[in-house]
Amino acid sequence: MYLKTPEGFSLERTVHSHGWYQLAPFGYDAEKRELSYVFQRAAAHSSLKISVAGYRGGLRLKTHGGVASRDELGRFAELFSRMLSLGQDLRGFHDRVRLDNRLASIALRGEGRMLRSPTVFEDTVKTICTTNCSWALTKSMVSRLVSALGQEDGRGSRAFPTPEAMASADAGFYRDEIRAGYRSEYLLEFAESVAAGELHPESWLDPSVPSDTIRKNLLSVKGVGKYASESMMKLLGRFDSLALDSYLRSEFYKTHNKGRPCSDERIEEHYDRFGDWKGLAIWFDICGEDP
DNA sequence: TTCCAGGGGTAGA
DNA sequence: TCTACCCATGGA
Repeated sequence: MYLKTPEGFSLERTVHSHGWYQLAPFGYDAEKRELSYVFQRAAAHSSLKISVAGYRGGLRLKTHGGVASRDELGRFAELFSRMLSLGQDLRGFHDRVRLDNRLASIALRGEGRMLRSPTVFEDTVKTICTTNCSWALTKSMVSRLVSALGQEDGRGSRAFPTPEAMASADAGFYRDEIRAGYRSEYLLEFAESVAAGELHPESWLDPSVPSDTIRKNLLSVKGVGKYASESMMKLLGRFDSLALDSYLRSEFYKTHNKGRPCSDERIEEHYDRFGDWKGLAIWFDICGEDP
């Protein structure tokens, strides 16, 4: 199965757009430049690892340890298209950065696509797991979540757990097994409301829904505050906020302020000129230099 | 031991 | 709206 990519697309740069590729069930082989992901299959109790790598100007999908019908492969290709933001129209972003001395190369290279999970549910869970802890702890929480509740593929790899699987556990499980600390009840509550059909995260991808409505929905999730909601907005293709966290702040200090701390207002001012694309500009300005 | 990580909820002003 | 305080975890 072959996946066509837009002009200037780079799998490597998209994979390294942020840290998501380090979180299970993603995998990245830097030597082969191959991104893999373990998908939950439509059939119950089944999962399958699929990888993508560059091939003749596009991407080629490969199955690992299983067989998929052409229809199912087509579905995985659609999901990869979403995960690699292939459908994102970046013309407005490139127009903005083209005139900027420091960022003009982003437009030349066609950069600006962020790696996402196949579901908004998964991105939200992972984002909650990034709050107020080290990146190492985020990785281990997500890894334990996948190991404990994800569907195994028959070769030891596991998919990301479904909302139903996550809702079937209790808060004690999240505390004792996942080691999610005070986030335990937030994770359970979110999974329960999605599994019960009270919350529809996938609808947040709908471009016709106003940003304010989506932001309000995100902030209604316990465990999602200013940073997490803004970060999620980026993963939903809306880049009009910076989603400042300790990582972006420290990178900004190093890159633009001689290593000295400054106020968030100063950082906001710096990226104001990128308008509705500022959230993307900051990522590719201070994090996207050397994949 | 304290501090801090890719913060957020809550109460009180 | 702003502030103080609390929240689990794990590495430095």
